[in-house]
Amino acid sequence: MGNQKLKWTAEEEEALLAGIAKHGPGKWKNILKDPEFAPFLTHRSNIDLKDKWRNLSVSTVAQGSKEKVRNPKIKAMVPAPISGVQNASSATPLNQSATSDAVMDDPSQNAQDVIPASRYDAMIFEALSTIKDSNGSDISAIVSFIEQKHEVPPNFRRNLTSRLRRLVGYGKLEKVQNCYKIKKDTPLATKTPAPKQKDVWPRQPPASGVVASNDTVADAAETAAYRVAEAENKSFLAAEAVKEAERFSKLAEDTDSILQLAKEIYKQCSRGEIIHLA
DNA sequence: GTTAGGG
DNA sequence: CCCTAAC
Repeated sequence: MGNQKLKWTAEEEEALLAGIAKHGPGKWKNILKDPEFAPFLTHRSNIDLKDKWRNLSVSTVAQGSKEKVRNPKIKAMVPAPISGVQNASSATPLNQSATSDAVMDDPSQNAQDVIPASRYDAMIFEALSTIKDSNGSDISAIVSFIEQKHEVPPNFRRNLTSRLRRLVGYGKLEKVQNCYKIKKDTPLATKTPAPKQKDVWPRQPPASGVVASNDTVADAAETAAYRVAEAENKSFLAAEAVKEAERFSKLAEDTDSILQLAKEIYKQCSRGEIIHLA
């Protein structure tokens, strides 16, 4: 019969971490009931959340014997789950490397990336939840918050910018003026999140290989991702979109997040799974 | 009805 | 992931 071994996707993992950051560990039912994370965890039970959290915790700190080639940046970053629920103000440090996710990956190239895939989203939500500003927080505030908490890559600000744009596009975040805030009203109609509105792709031609600006590049790659979402099961379209995104990425400097996103999508498509970008 | 732990 | 005991 159908295998129930559903692999945890990056979105689910991110939702779980964000949920723990908001409600605290052990409040699985609350996380599951929260409209903010519910659309991501529709196929997961509170038991599943607990199990996943346990697995993450163990895989993060274990490795006492084999010591595989991991990131040199692991260090000792409070890998153990915190017992006792801290207030949101205390901001429980959740440092789980999402490395356990990507394993098979694409056979094309790179097997050493394994960068903090989408752990940024959890940080963003954590920051916004903690700051709790009426008008939201601007980029600098968010960067500062995360900066003093985790180590930040040099391109982190640009990375964060695209990520914020993406989250806004999906309706998870709301942008007012230059500030971002969590949108408590989740646009989940019934069972289909489908936050993608009209979706207008400018269809930017590669032309002579010169792009207008970095922002345009990011946007183009972003629209490529949307195309993939639209195509859903069609892997060939996904591959096309990935290739296009890759082309653009090479020209831009903030390659990181877009590439990661595209690869994630490609991975899911290759397995013939439905992708819900939400 | 939920959560934590063992299988 | 499923089952079971404890809360």
